[in-house]
Amino acid sequence: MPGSIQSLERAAAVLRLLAGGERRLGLSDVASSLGLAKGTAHGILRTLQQEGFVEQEPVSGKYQLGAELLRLGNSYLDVHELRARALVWTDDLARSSGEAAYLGVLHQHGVLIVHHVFRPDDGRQVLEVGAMQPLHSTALGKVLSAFDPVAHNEVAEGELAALTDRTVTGTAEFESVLDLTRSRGWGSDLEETWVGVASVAAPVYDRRRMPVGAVGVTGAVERVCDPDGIQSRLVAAVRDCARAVSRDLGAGRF
Amino acid sequence: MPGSIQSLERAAAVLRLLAGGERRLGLSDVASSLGLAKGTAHGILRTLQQEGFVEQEPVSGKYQLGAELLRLGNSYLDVHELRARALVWTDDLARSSGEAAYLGVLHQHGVLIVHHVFRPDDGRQVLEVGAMQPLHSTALGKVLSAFDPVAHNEVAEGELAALTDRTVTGTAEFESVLDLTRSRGWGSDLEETWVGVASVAAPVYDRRRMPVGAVGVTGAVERVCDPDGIQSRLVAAVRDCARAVSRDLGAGRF
DNA sequence: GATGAAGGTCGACAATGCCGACCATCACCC
DNA sequence: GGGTGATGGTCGGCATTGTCGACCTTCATC
Repeated sequence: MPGSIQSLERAAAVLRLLAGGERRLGLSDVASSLGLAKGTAHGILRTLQQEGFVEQEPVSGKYQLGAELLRLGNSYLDVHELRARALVWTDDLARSSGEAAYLGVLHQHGVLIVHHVFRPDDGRQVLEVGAMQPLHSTALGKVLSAFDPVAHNEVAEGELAALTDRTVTGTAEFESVLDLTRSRGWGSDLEETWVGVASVAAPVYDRRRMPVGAVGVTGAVERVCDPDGIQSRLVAAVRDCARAVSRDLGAGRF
Repeated sequence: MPGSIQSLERAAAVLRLLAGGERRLGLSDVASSLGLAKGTAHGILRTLQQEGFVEQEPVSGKYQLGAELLRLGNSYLDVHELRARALVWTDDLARSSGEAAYLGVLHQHGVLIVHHVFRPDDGRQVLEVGAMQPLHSTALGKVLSAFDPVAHNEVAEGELAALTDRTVTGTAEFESVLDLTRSRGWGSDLEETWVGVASVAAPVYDRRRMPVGAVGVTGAVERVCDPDGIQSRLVAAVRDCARAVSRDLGAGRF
């Protein structure tokens, strides 16, 4: 791909570095991590700071991400059509299922949560919008991997890290899980990502019948499962919700 | 300020344009809006797209903000110390007051909401983290304008737009409101931003006793007010919360 | 099939941003 | 106290880099 703007690529790398690594990094850390001259790194950081993408702690001189990113990320949500259509349906899903509802899309090598409805019985819950989940172990991720070829590529290239002792880590076994997901039309996660937590998800299609995301519910395994696995009432609720959102996006009836 | 990187400034302008204006913009729109040659705008957009900051609708070729911004914005929240300290206290504030609690910081010409706890009685509520509020009409904004000199500058330079017929729009009158805010140590908004909505807020200080943000509650005027104005139990709850967060940040006792 | 406006490409030119040597400041410690 | 080795930050010469505007292709309209 010709003609990428070098300074922009580097600035993006700086932002990712600040997002991923330690909370705060000094100029020299940034420069050496990215293999840049100090002067170069400083110019990039100064400009990013001026634009609000990066903030500098006055006392220590360390750099961290800036508030403008939060504002822009929020604007992204405003524009997101899938999310807009799903708002009301995921609300219903959380209410009828009694569990937390999630809407996720493929982003890079994982699932990006773009909407999250708290479990109706309140209690302290952390909002996970903007967070990433693995493709190979969560219900949302498996659904995307099964139905979206791009996601399938991503998961095939990465490795299947064992997050709990129930995580599927063998390539062949994982493919058969995807086959099952495709054939029954929904995916599940039985303590494969977090111990004690299970989830169900189903795909959402756009007007061209392409998979564009997944909706699902997540909750404590004691509530979500019965002896045979995921409770069928939850499976039905999730699939209904996915169908409703797809219809709203113009995918027509199934 | 010497040596800002031109291409980065332009890329930031592109992102802001996409965030602020219409939902989706074409290449020519972007180029003409920013006074750039089409080729230049295309190079910037291509790189931003590659990095995930911008997405292109395949069918129409229009550009919109990308998912990476959401992810980075979320990372910003993770790093944000003030927010981390305030999480538990704002939770308590929402529970004890029965209203939605907010934590805001100064960003550019407004208040950026960095945390939002839903009103305990559920019901459909939209999360406002990442949204901006005006400095001159909201309780959070008035508190920041009163206690933070930088915010005061910002509000003095902008104009005091009338958002409802109770908004204070005169400079002298607004200054006396700020004086009142400073002298009593908290700010209020009685239907000055949204009709039927009132709010209270108090300042949060860091370990050097500098104001770094504001916490407050917002709700329907019928619930929040009594005949004399804001209910004093809410004022006390908000101020307690602000003191607690400040103490957590190391500001010491008052 | 002409027309206009869309997104996108290309190559020449020089403005631009990069590099590395250099400064200023601070903390630590002999 | 003055080395010493960090740190963040500055500056100017050089050539890499990004910019510009003409040009191409596609699509919708007339």
